[in-house]
Amino acid sequence: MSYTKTEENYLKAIYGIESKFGESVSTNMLANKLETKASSVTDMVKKLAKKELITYEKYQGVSLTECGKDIAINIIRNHRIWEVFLVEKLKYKWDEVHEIAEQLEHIKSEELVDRLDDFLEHPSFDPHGDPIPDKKGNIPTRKEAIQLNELAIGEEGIIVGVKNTNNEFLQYLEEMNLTLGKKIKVEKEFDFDKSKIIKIEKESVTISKEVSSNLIIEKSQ
Amino acid sequence: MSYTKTEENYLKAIYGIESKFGESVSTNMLANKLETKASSVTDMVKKLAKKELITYEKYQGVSLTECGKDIAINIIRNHRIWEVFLVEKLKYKWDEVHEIAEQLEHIKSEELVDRLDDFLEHPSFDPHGDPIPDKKGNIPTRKEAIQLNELAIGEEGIIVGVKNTNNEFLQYLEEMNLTLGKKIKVEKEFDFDKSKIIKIEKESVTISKEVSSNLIIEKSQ
DNA sequence: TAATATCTTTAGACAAGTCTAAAAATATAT
DNA sequence: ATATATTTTTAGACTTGTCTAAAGATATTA
Repeated sequence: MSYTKTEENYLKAIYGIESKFGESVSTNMLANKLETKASSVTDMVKKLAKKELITYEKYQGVSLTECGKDIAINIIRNHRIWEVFLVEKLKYKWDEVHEIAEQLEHIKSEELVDRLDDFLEHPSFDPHGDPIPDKKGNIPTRKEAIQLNELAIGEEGIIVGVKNTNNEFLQYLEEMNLTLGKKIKVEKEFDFDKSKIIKIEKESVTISKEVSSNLIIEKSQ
Repeated sequence: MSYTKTEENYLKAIYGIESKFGESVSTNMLANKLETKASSVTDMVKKLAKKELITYEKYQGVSLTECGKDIAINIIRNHRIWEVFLVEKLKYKWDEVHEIAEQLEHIKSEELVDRLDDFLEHPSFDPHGDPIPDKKGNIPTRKEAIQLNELAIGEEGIIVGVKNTNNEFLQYLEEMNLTLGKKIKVEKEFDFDKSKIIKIEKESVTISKEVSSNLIIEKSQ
């Protein structure tokens, strides 16, 4: 069975909202995420429910069935593997690859992404630090990955991911040199606005609470 | 300006027929090539004419404008570069890549294929031996590429392409070991059906006129 | 050149996905 | 608990690309 790009995007969006806010995704949330109208969502949601990819009760929102979840995870797998390819092989910056991967993730071929995965030597995390599900849908975890704002003064860690993949945010990080794999140390914290001074490659920079709560850190030791 | 997958496929099909049979492509020929109905073709052809990608007069067939031709060539460029990637990097066989490349060729990104082209070190020919247009639409030529059936008895050459990219044909070639880059020599020809005996890697095989007229050979010396 | 065959276009319909506007259900506030 | 606001659904319409069936051109053949 094969699904349309649109169906796949709905499933992916539902999966994303579910894993952020728990089950039962509302029509409006979906409309928001997919940049469409609530009425369109209602239509599509009925269609997906008929195909048993989601459960749907009028006015009660939707949630993925096992089958729907498998499909969503697979699309995410495709997306992230393509992102690795674009960054590692085609030398894109990590903040340039999202839109292209949005297209590539829908290419219909059982084999293609598996071969790409071989070619890339089975990466576990994408260039944003997000985990890449394996073929069976298992999602790798990281030991002790926490948000930067949970790091106490004096503690160190390595940037391994970002929570917010918004383009402007990624460009800000690029600008500030806060890129994946960099080692950082918390030097000071200002109570009044929760901003922090951190050390990165011998330089000290100040970042807002907004920023520190969106950076994922792998704590050193 | 960006075009739909369907529009791009029509342009590509028109280009393909034009370069095989000359200008003025008939509705039926297009319907045939695109595996659709003549009435659908008429509809789409009107749309493309309105966008000035083709010229169209009722009952007189169509032909590409300069602009339409540029787009068609660009799609072909995309297709062939992706094929090189699939074969060289992902280790597909040359007869397995067509359908996937049909999808990949429509990915919308100015930059993507150029970067891929860099990554692949600017190949001039795809795995089927077809020339890859450059970014400006220039199509590389080969010196002395001829059809195998134009080769006289005793002459030698290297297989550099196929005219017919039909899947069954490609699989037949694979089976017979008549793959790209192989050196062959014409040993004998049977007048009554124009079949030939050729030598390839110390083996002698018989091929029909059908086959020898669809193999492109680069003549030795 | 008249009759027939083939090709092409038109007219009207359909499916997918979207939209607006209005109605129905649910949630919130006084 | 009633009024108000918000969310969700329905109804009907639009677009893209397709189709069938029938009508209109063009080509072929006698």
